[in-house]
Amino acid sequence: MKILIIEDERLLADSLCTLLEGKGFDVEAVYDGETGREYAMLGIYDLLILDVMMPGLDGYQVARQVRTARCSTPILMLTAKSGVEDRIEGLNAGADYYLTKPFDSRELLACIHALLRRQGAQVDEMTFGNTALDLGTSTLICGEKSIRLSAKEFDVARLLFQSRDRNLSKEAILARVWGYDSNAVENHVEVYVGFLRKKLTAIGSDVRIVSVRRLGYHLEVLMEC
Amino acid sequence: MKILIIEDERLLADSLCTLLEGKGFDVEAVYDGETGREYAMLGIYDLLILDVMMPGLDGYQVARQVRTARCSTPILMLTAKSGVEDRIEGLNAGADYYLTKPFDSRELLACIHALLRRQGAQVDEMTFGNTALDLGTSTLICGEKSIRLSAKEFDVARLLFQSRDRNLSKEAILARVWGYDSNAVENHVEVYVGFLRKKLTAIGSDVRIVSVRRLGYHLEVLMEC
DNA sequence: GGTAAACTGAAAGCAACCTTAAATTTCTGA
DNA sequence: TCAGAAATTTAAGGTTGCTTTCAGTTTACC
Repeated sequence: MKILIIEDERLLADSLCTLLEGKGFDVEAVYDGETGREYAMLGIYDLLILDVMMPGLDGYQVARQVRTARCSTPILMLTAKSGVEDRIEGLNAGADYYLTKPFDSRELLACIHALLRRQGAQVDEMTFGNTALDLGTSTLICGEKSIRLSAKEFDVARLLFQSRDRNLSKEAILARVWGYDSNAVENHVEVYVGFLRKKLTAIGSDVRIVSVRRLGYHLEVLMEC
Repeated sequence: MKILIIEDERLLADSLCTLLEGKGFDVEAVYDGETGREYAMLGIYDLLILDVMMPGLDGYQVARQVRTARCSTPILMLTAKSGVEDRIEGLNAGADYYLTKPFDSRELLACIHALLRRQGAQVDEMTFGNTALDLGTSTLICGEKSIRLSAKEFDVARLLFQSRDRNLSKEAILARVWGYDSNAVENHVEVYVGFLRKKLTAIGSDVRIVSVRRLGYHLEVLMEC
């Protein structure tokens, strides 16, 4: 998670860096609006923390220019200006959140998490080995390659990716995918596991669906020999 | 744009309704947390405005339960509680913005626009592949060519352009375009997807509406062979 | 080596989806 | 207000490809 801080007060910028780096973020700081705008437009950041009052290009202008350039990185605007007018101007300039100084560091972190959460809500996926199951597009993804799953294939895959390396019985899969009272038989599961295995190898995944006699299936990462 | 207000003070709820309806939003209000949670989970709203202090289920609990149910509708939390702790709790419960009463109506509108903007519901246009959906004129644009959409066609198109390559179930389209309590059937969606496909090819778009059996529809850019 | 479990491929069945066209409702301009 | 156009709904029939079935083969374990 890369965060860019645009803040001319070095002391505050530095303490923010320390705080966020301590929380595991990858942080960069710049100390004026011009530079901030240039960095922000690289589009490589997951979040911008932007001060309003800066010499030269101020925060509102930076936000407006970043948005005009169709860069949609979330912006957390941070400022001593606490007037309603200022907050409105900030939000309308393209900011996603307006936080007034002085602020509580826990509140800042909660804001950051809220913004990143929304950012990440776009793609919901489960990963195992080098492979991801995308819940939004119902596809298996491995590096460049990806392959779409049918509805039933997806249901089975989701159960397996949930259980990961823990065993999942055929009865459990039957009950949850076909329904407890359906007249589906265990061979259905076998056929669908076959489908999934084919698709996993097709995209070059290192994930294997291992069957354990009488106990069911679980995922494993293929070891190189 | 459908907004759900969850607020037990009827006076405030009603004045919010009036304000937002005046701005062209489609607003519904409910007056307790239980009902609010149920309505919110329908997943048919573009935004929730949620009061914290309510008898029974409070705003924090509603937010938490809605998020637990994997419902990602943006939440604007609105409350008289102004303490830092409260703001942190609200954000961590799943809110996207925390606004303290009393608030300026222009600030509220700025927040709403900021949240909807991030949601992907741009005010001007939404693009996918070589094609744009103009929200002002409700037309599909591809290079020189453009074609006008009817009201329902536009509603369906907007949902698809919002979801982009993520699956959108027919159920969800039905609920959000025809209303969850209408007696519309899935064939309506099929017919309208047919209309949109015809119009997309008519303007030479490289965007395809792909159907995934049992899971719904999503957009894809046609690959050259 | 025998047995039970698991796997595979091919073909049939069927639900989901698409298309079309006509009927109905809503909108629009004179 | 009314006629005509546009939009929406309804319904039937065609098509697709997911799902199921099943028989034959392979694998694992005793």
